Amino acid sequence: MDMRDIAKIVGVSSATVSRVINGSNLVRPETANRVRQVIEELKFFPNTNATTLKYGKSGTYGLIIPDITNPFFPEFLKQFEKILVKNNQEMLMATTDFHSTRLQQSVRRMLVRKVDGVALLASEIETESIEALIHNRVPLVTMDRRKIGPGLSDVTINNTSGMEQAIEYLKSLGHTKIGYIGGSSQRTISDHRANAFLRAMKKFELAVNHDFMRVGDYRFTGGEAAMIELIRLTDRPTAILTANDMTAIGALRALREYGYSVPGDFSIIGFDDIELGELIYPSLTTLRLPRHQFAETFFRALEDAGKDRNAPGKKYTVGTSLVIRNSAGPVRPTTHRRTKNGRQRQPQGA
Amino acid sequence: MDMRDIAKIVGVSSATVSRVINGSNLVRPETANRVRQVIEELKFFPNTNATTLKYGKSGTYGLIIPDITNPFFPEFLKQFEKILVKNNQEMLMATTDFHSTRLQQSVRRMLVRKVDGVALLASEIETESIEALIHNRVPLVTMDRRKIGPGLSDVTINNTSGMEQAIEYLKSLGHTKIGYIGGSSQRTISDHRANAFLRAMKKFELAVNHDFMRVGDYRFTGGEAAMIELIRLTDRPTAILTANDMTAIGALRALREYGYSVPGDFSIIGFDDIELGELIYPSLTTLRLPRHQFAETFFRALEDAGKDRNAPGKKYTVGTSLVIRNSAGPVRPTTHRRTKNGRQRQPQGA
DNA sequence: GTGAAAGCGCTAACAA
DNA sequence: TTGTTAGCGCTTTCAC
Repeated sequence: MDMRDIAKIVGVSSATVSRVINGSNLVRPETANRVRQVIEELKFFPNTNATTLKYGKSGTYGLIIPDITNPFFPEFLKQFEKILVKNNQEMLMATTDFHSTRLQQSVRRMLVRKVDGVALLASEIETESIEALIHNRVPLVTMDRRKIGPGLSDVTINNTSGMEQAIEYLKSLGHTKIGYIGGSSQRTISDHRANAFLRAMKKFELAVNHDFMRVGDYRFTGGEAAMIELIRLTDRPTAILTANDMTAIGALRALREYGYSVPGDFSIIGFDDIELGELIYPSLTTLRLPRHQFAETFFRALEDAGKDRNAPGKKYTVGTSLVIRNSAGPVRPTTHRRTKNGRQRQPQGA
Repeated sequence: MDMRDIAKIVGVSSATVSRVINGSNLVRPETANRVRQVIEELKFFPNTNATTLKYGKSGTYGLIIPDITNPFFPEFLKQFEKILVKNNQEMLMATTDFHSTRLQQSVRRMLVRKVDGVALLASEIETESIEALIHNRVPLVTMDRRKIGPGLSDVTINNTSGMEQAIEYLKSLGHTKIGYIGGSSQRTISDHRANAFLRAMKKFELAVNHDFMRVGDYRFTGGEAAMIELIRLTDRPTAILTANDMTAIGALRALREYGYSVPGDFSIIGFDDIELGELIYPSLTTLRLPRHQFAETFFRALEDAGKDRNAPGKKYTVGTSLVIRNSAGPVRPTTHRRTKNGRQRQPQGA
């Protein structure tokens, strides 16, 4: 079933059918109505692949994400899909599970389908994997990678604002020994966040103890493991910031397992503000990365890049802000059950 | 850049290039190598839209889900994508947010892209929405809708086995007053599950109190609200089964808010076995719907239906089983602080 | 207002 | 073993 079939039935040419479908005003209303009626009756849907072929652009944007299991990504996806559908674009999704081979596979899938651009929310990017995109002039927009170039834009996350709010907040609660659980040490997003942490600590004149800086994997299990390392220290932080909420939630579980209370014994602050943070107990104090705005920015970046494929890449920025819930609270002196060198020892019964 | 460009450079015809790309053995190895080399150098990727156009099938399956925010679906998606990629198929995903207009929109997206089949995991299906698929002979596979027909298959969930295990387990723990929080009352999946619950209750000779049967919305908030209704009853159940894990997690939160302990005061059993169930406290006793097998079954159903579009639809079945964690425990007589008619009143200090 | 026809990139039947 | 060519369904220019 194609436009010619419709045309034959109505007694017009396929060109007229095409015009009707595309809302051209060059068709006599009666003709248009007859065409529409037959289309309706036969439940005809035009084949967009033909259009894609003709114009070389598919009306599809690719979305590559590392881990669909982390609620941040479904929440992003939901917003992104909504924006695309509103703009008559299609979405081609791929996940990488943090594997670079999977990333390359995903890029290939995007390339053979001739997507009009790719939003890459994976952090572990080797240049090799994305070369093919750049080479084929497919606009690429990355997440907080902070490198731009021809056909390569970036949505930079301004961690600084949120991180400063978080540190200031913790300081106001009496915390001075503040730790950080990052993503993998190799990854740029993780580095940017860790650096923002270090800068904020400096700004508020707090000493950084590198023993308090640990590495997770952006997942629950990584946060749990890193928190256990921190618990085992003799000198421990009283507050911990994390690279994302799943890491924070893992840390919370480690603390629960070891019999510590939050925020009584330790304060935990996450990053992302996934919905789950509101549902767990204690609810998660976190740095919010506004999801809709984030998705919107990616879309805008893709559109901009698509308009002129020779334009240089651009840098876009979204901010972060502190959302106060119940996983951070005032420091409690009795937290330090064991201390190094006998300093800071607290009375047992107080 | 197309096959002719490659062909020109190598000094062969585009047919030869096509043969090399598709692994035909009718090409002299040296020729093939030269072709491959140029493809590599130029980072050429063939345009699958042309192939799609030529063959009328796109190598793409559609996946329609109601709510990407419910972790069950990302977990399914992950498995499904993996299977598709392994089989050189593409995935076109759409979410409906439980709106029938969004469903119709999604179906349209599938139709214009000429997908080879659609896996529909949405429960709120009006026949109108899917008519276009059936009419256009696009194989459709639904989730536990239990209707089949030409071009319409179903992956039925055998709730019975799991439900019976759950009731038997609760009975062995001393529970006799067992409640159920379903999805929407209008939806078939919800009905199938509720019916399985009723049948299991009967099988184990437990009386059903219809006051204990409530309706949620498959989401956290629905479970929370329904649980609050149950808490407010003067005669209350001691154990509650739910239509899915998110509902159960909402119920857990309601209980925590009202100061009840789980499983001390109430036992809760979920359905799905999402990863989150292991992470929360108390960890969730639930009925497992094996995700990989489920995704695999959908894929098989789509493949089967695609082989012969005139074949009648088939029914596929996946089972469920009880996963025991910590949200269900023995009945505690003192739970019943207030009772109706003075029956079952418990001593205060016991 | 409407129609005829070319061409998007690929593949397979057929020819050589 | 390789090349030629028609055609998948659509849009759009040009002709009428």
